[in-house]
Amino acid sequence: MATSKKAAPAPAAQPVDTSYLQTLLGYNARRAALSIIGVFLERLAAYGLKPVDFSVMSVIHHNPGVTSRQLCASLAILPPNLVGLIQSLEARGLIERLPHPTDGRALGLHPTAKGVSLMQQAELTASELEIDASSKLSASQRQTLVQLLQKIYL
Amino acid sequence: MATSKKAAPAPAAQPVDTSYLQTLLGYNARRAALSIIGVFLERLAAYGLKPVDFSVMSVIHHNPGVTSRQLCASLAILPPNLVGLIQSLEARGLIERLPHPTDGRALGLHPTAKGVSLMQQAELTASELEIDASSKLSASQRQTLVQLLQKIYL
DNA sequence: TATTGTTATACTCTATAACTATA
DNA sequence: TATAGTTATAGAGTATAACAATA
Repeated sequence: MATSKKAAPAPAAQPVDTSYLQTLLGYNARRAALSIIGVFLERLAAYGLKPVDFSVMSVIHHNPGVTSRQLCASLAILPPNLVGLIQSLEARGLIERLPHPTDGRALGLHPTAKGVSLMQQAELTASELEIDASSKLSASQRQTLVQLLQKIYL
Repeated sequence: MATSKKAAPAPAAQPVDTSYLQTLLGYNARRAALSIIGVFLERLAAYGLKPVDFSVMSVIHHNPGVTSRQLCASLAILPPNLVGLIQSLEARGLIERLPHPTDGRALGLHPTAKGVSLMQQAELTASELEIDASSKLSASQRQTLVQLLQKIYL
């Protein structure tokens, strides 16, 4: 039921011209990001971390005592949307909230030993996964790509 | 009230270290995409087009008679989520659905004269906007970036 | 039996307004 | 008065299941 006719590889049947969209940086950046995120979701599911959870934990991991407000500013997350994430991470015993040394309104976010241990593994997994998700790129191409992307949003 | 102390530029107050995240391709691609999309939303609002609407219209514009199924496959949109978009574009008089020449189940999507006219302008605006949104990049850097991104998702 | 287009629906993500307590 | 954290809630985006018409 798929061995006669001409010789179409497998799915095919979509000779749609997307050449204009492919000239757009925004289109390409979004498609590439979604492609990598797809692999990320698979491999990091073992840690119970989605991309946002991972980003939040990573910043806390490398910035013990950081406040929610700082997290929001550095990751472009709106404060109301961070609340649930923080509560979830705290409930899992990955972080703890301690009084801020100088600002009585704020709370410092600290990784627990369990959180540090998890993130050490998770970050290794993430770094590996990215190479697999961009296997058509050489190491230097990957480095160039990162530098060019940062020129856009930083 | 901001002229004493040391000499902090303006907002500051966020010495958060995100150097690890900045090594990740997925993180950088997502941040860059969101940055460009932000500008896109501003400039294309005049046409009543959001990024998805624009992509759909662009594919129809360059592929008159394309089917919904082909659109979904080429833009990674799920069929149920395309229905509303198509209906909206048709209601605005930008496209029309005609019987498919060979497949009685399908409908061919065609741009109206109004749709063609709109997209000619919209695509010019989009191409200009992308240059502004990546003004720190040279033309050749922009070209390199597009090529590298396509190696990830294509 | 498989596929196109569709409906209904649920889940997630993102955004805005407003409150409290501290500064 | 302004800011950190929070609550409630609305809106947009994304996901699966299932159906009618046609292949």
